[in-house]
Amino acid sequence: MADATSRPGVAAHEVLAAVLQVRARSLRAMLWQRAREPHAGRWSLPGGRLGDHEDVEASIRRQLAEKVDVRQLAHVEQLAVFSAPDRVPGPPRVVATAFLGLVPCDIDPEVPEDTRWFAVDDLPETAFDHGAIVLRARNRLRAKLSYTNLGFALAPKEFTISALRELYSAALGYRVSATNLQRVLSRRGLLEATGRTAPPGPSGGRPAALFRFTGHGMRVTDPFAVLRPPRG
Amino acid sequence: MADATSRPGVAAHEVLAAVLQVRARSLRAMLWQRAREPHAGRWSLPGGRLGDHEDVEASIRRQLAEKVDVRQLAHVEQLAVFSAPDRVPGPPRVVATAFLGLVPCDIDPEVPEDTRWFAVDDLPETAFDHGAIVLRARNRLRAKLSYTNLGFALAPKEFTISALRELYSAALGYRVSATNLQRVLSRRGLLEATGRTAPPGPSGGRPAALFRFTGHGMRVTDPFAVLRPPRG
DNA sequence: ACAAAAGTGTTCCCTCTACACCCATGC
DNA sequence: GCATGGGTGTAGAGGGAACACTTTTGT
Repeated sequence: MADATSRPGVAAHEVLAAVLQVRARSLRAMLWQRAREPHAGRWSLPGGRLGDHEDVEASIRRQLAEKVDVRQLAHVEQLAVFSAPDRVPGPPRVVATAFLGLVPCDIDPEVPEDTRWFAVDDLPETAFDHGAIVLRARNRLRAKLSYTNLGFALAPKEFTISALRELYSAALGYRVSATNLQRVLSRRGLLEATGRTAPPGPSGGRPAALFRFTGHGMRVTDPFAVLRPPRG
Repeated sequence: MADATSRPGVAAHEVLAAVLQVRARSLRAMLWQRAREPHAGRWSLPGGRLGDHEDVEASIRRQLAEKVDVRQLAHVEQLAVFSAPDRVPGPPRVVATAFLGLVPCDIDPEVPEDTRWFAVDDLPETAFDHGAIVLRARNRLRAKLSYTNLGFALAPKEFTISALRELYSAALGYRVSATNLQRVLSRRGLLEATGRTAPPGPSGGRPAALFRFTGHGMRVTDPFAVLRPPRG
């Protein structure tokens, strides 16, 4: 056991990403199936070892580029460090920095043969602690949909309000009212009408107006519910 | 450069904590002065190398025990990973998991000779990226004071509303109204009257009632401002 | 009586929800 | 005309901010 990593304070460092996307009315995560032991056959998150000359965010973006075109990643943010000593059989011991990644619902990335999308609420048997990481990612997304403009990262460039409603409902896990969704996002200045409309379906109905998000970086739109600073 | 840590994906891992406390109407962070190069003389965060048989949270609690009695730490939570390749001169390369730690304002921990408290808004020259970590900690605290019960971690066991007001004002950086603070926290069921009162000051005034927080783990009290699930 | 500090009552405002109603299209 | 889906108007509830007012003490 004279492995270099057995020296105190030294560990292998990996980066992992729970990449989420809404498809077919459900929130899905990208997983690939391990070919080798340990945990052969189980499904795991994309990622890999941290490179010597990159920070963790650059690393996860680089490694995801092998699975998904980086331009398709609308948002990436750190989730947490997972560091239980036995989370991965060693040596070396492996510490992971986990990320949340979001992909708009209108793009269908070409993924490798061993990679598939699974509904977050119906995950297969996952490797190591990857199932817990996906749940953390889901919870973070749900929270931020409410007080930031993060919806832009799940939506296509242009969309109807009902399409956006489907999106939010799938991500949040409960029915969202189209009426109030439009009003809340409009009041916050996040939505912008394109002026164009989408054709109605075969059974008729008024054609839906197309909207887009006004900005594409994450912004906090509802900074504090209470204890606001005094006006003046 | 045949250092073991130069192998791809292997790095030294340290844990650091921005330990915050309100003292004398300002939010302060605990720093110690480096004796050795690099950055000798600069002020840095407590922490150290991750041990082989502990996760990052156990590690930071263990290492803080050398500076502060662990029982005095009312709250500890992960902030983020700091991993710029050159954040600390190497080799070995050092990746840090940063924490936020909170100490109630009524205890005055015995700290080592090289350790002092500094106002967060007036930090001395800090080592490495530790200044940025303290700012992240301050921002996290400010956000969570608004939508969680995290005030309990800054407050003494029992307190008057005006004392609590001072606390929140110092932590948030702006004047908070005692009237509304009491109402908000009471409505959320976070405050509990002890039935006892504090004696008035030398210039008179009505004696203040003493309160305590009803719980001591962090709870989210204002989960989402908008897009709530439908009732029913 | 007066000043000082604590606590309460009241009003206003803003935001989100719910639901009824109107609009534009296909058949 | 009528069904279908899109969009708006409006009333209601809730929570927080602001501020006046009352309560309780010391001098």
